[in-house]
Amino acid sequence: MERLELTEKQKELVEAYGVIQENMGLNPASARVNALLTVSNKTDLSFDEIRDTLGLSKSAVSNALNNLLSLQHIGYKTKMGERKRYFFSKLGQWKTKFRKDIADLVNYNNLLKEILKERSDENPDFNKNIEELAAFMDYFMEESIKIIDNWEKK
Amino acid sequence: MERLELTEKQKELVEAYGVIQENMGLNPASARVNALLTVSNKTDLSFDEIRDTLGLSKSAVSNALNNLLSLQHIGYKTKMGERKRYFFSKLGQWKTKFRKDIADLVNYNNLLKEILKERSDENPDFNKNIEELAAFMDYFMEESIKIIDNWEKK
DNA sequence: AAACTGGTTCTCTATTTGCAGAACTAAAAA
DNA sequence: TTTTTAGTTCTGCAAATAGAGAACCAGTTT
Repeated sequence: MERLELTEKQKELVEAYGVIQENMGLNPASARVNALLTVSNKTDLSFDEIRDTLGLSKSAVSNALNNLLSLQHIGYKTKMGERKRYFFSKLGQWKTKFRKDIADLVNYNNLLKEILKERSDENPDFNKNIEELAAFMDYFMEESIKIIDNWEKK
Repeated sequence: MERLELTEKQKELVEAYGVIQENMGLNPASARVNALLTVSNKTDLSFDEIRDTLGLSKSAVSNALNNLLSLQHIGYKTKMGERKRYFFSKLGQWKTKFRKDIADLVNYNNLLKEILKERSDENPDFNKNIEELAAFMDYFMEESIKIIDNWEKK
């Protein structure tokens, strides 16, 4: 047993943060693993610490970790002379992720513009709404990049 | 049969926009209904037009419409002397939704701040990352509101 | 060589989701 | 009063998801 000591409050926070991440598209196990790596005072946790603390099976932990690794939500480090991996939250990389999320809006916006191109002029008001939304999204993406640029050089 | 005439291109757009909306959390049927209401030249569609055009069952359409109504993604209007409802996309209300989405970030941010409060000072760098993210989110929310305020009065 | 470590992968179930089709309902029309 | 309209709700099934538990596997240690 390598279960971590968590206060009641911390356990609640793992659950609450877990639920939020479930709503953001993670499966329950991945959501809780990610939450644990954010809440725990120890930032670098071994497979068995995660397993024992969350009471999950090996397969659940293995799949959750690989899932989170592929999503780049977590990473791992090794320690000299040890085979074990120590997993950690990549919360610190939020700036990179933020930029990527903004950039991904381009796809949605492009589709919107394509839809607009295919629409007849039967409903000009609706068309104007799409047009304005697309234009706003371009504006918003630009401004968002400025916001984070501005934040970073400061 | 009340199937709408859609060009091949429009059918593709319904599918493509549908997929995007699935990725944003809608179930397949809701995603396609919402997509149809965005792509179709006719903006106000009856239950049976939706059903026949998308080839879905009554229950699927009924559930999808009620789901989209409760999410406020669509609305409906009636016509004098007709019992039928005509459903339409509320794409035009994106400004309102944008503000709400920004406001909802408060919850995520509050949880982050709570997590931070419970953390020991064992890993000051990680704590700093959370702190910076929380501070940035406050900043970002403020600036986003400014962006849309600015866009609206213009 | 045998046992242990740090996982991964496979098998099997339980749960959830998504939707068809049929039965149902309330209001309106015939 | 019966029928039609415009849906809603129920029943049931198929497919997808989630995760337990056991088997497995490649290094490591004994």
